[in-house]
Amino acid sequence: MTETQRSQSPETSTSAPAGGVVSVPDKPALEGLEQKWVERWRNDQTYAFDRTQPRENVYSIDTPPPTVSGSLHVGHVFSYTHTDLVARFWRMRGKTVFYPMGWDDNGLPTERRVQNYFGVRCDPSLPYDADFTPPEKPDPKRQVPISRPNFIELCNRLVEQDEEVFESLWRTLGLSVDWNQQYTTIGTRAQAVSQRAFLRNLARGEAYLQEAPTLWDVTFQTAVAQAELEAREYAGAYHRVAFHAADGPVYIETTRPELIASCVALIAHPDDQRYQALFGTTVTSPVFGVEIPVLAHPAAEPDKGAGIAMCCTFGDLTDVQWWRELQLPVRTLIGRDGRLSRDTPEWLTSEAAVTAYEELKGKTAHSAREAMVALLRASGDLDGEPKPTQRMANFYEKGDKPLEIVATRQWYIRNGGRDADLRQRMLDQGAQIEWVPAHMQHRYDNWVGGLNGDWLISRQRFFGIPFPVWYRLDDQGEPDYAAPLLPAEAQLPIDPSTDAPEGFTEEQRGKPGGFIGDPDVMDTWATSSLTPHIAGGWGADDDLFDRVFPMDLCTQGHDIIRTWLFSRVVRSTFENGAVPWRTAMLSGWILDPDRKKMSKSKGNVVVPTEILDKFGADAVRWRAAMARPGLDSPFDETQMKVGRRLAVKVLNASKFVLGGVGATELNVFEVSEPIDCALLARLKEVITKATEAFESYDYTTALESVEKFFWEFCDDYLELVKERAYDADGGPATVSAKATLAIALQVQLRLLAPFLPYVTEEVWSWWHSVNDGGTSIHRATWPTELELGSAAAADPSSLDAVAAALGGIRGAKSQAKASMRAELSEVEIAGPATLVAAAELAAEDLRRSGKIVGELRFVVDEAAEELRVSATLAEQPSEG
RNA sequence: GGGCGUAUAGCUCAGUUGGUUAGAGCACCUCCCUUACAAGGAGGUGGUCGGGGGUUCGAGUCCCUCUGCGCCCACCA
Repeated sequence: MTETQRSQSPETSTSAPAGGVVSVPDKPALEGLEQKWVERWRNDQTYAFDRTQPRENVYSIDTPPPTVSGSLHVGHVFSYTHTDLVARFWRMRGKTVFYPMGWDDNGLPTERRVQNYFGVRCDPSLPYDADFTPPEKPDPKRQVPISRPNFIELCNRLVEQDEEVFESLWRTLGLSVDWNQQYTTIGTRAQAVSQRAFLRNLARGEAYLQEAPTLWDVTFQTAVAQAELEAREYAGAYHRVAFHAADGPVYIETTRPELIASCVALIAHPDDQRYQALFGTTVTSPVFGVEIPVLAHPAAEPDKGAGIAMCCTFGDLTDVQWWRELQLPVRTLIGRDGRLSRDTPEWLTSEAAVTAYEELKGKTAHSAREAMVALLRASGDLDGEPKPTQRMANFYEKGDKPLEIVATRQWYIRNGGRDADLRQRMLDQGAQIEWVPAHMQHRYDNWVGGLNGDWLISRQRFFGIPFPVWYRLDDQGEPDYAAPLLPAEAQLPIDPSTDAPEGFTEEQRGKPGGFIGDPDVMDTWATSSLTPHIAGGWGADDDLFDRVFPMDLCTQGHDIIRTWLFSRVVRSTFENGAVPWRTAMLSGWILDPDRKKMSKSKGNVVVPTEILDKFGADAVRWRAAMARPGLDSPFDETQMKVGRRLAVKVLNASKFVLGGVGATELNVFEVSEPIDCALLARLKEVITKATEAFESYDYTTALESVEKFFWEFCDDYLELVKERAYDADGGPATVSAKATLAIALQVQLRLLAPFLPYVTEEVWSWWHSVNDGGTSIHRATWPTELELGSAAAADPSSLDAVAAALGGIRGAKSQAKASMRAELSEVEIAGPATLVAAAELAAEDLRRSGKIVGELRFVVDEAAEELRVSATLAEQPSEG
């Protein structure tokens, strides 16, 4: 089903077919609506993207692929709803919406889940076992080692299950995703796109291979990028340690004495008077007696520690800077497993040094530290006792041990971290994006301005996209990293661990004169940085890509500006010379009622399926829509009740208008009564406001204005005209009321449709038979001012005067503690002339809805500023 | 230490370019079992707009300053 043609002249035809069979249920309810409409939307392809449309008719969205190995929480539900609100608005505005859904199933989170779920671990040295079945009962303590292909099979099996669960939740929530447009970050398409983009980066010099000191997680044994760092407090102690100069000891302070054996220099600030005499001389290290130069460098801080630092390769990022800028040697001590080298380092030459190193050999950093302190004590080089301190250390965000720095060979993509011009270019790109809210651009600028290196994209892991690269082996079997062997783009995707490069056979793998495959995989961000390309069919379906890229909107949490958002800017700047989207809308966080971030460990996580079951999708969406972009919002269940009440009210009010009053004709020319015109005039204002708000991504203001109107429509207008609309005589005034009710309801349903897709669709179906026309409210046109016709040209403020008069009448009854049904024998409405005149226009409606059986007087009192109502209750018929 | 955001009723939030007695919803109180809706409806109580200073005829709104809270970045000698 396609519905590409829509009416372009709303004055002559509203988008709703009028006069169809109206069938209103006796007891409308929210229960069952999700199930019913999810199914219908699926079968009708209600949200299918129309790829025949030219770019200008397309609204395309890049939405974050959720990590399927994790669990969804309320924050996800809210922020995906925000995207959906905007998608639904633009769809009703006549765009064909490209709204795909991706699943991030690539990478470490999946590996960890597979390990726990199946009780296995990956051992790449093992051969594939076609008959492997995972253990019946996974034992986390004794994970079964399996081959990489077996491991990946299990990963694929598990993510498929997880993705079904996620899809079902998203459908229930009512996301208007085109489910034909799904992708995964580990799938074939993502592999081909990732590898192709990488090869192009490589060809243009934007990607490069380099052996360099790298932040390294010893638990996961992989390199880690700057964007994945997290600074955390870490307990340590200052150790005051003596190095030995010709004329006495030089004291340094260190929190990492275990690295003394890898010390390559002592460094102080060039202006530091205390160390002037030492610059250019050498000292010897304690315990090991290695001769070490004393050097000057401005990065040394005189007031930190002793003012003179021990530079090791590598203890921290400053060491890396010194090593690079002062051209110091590399003395690697800590290996990839986080332990000190099992071989005695060659620069430890003296017998005493070799003996001492025996105490440290193969130990973890922690144990080596204890051993080293003992050695320092024994040699008398430890001055005083270690002084405990809390310091900040870099951790991998998913890890629990401080990162080490290890020199390894890694792939990088330039991002401006080492190049001022490129950095400026990236900042300029950020300035081209429309940020919602605007201040989120600061986060971007801040991050890009603070980059201290290029983007490290290789990971020493398994479940990821392999680098499409092989290396030739020379006669000695040594790989030639300078001239990698690359596949043609047409061959992609490839796996260098199973595919052989052109001109070689599989038998030559690992043999001198043969080749090896690059063993690494790309980090998951290296793939998700290409989501617009993966979703848009870049390289495989360029016709599609040209219709959706650059995209209109990217939505995400502000916490991943530095990762997902920035990396996509880098990729599409290089590949397409463009920013990947026009607008970036950032969601805030959903906090628990105490304004604390929800987290599993605190046990304050709200499970999305529970609130969906309890309150219904419309109510949950209503609450999500109340959270503005970028603002954190504390979650409170009672707020959901308000949304639920709105949804129920839509059902009941619609039932009354359509069934009770029988107002179904949408003829604007029949609206004649002044108060009816005023209602449409007010509605026209609401349309304008909601439309403008939506256009600037302010869905909350759009909802508020529509919702406010709706309650006034129900509480005041409906009450006011109900008698007139019921009137069996059916004069022009009755016809006017019915037409106004029908038009106002029909417009309001469309205005509410993005927020409450279920109840609005349900009501729409009573009125406009979906079975006959195949018409969904979600493919109807967004209301325009034009369709209300000339009736809406009235002054809407008379509505306020009438509402005030009605309120006064109710107030009088309420204060008299009488029922709203009680009759009034005498009513006087007094106030300024304009308000009195406005109220008087609805005199008959006021009389009937207020049950005024006696006199109704309108009195002008220019001294008054507002309407005042005085009423006298009629004699109540005694109960009997 | 650098940057950003935020502070309005008990709670969650609106307050557009400074303009008359500061708004809404929730909660609370009172009343009404009304034929669309009692998981309703009507009415009402409630705020020296974080503190101080300034500009102005006039400041929740603009400027300065202080404070609280939150987030991002930096900080391993």
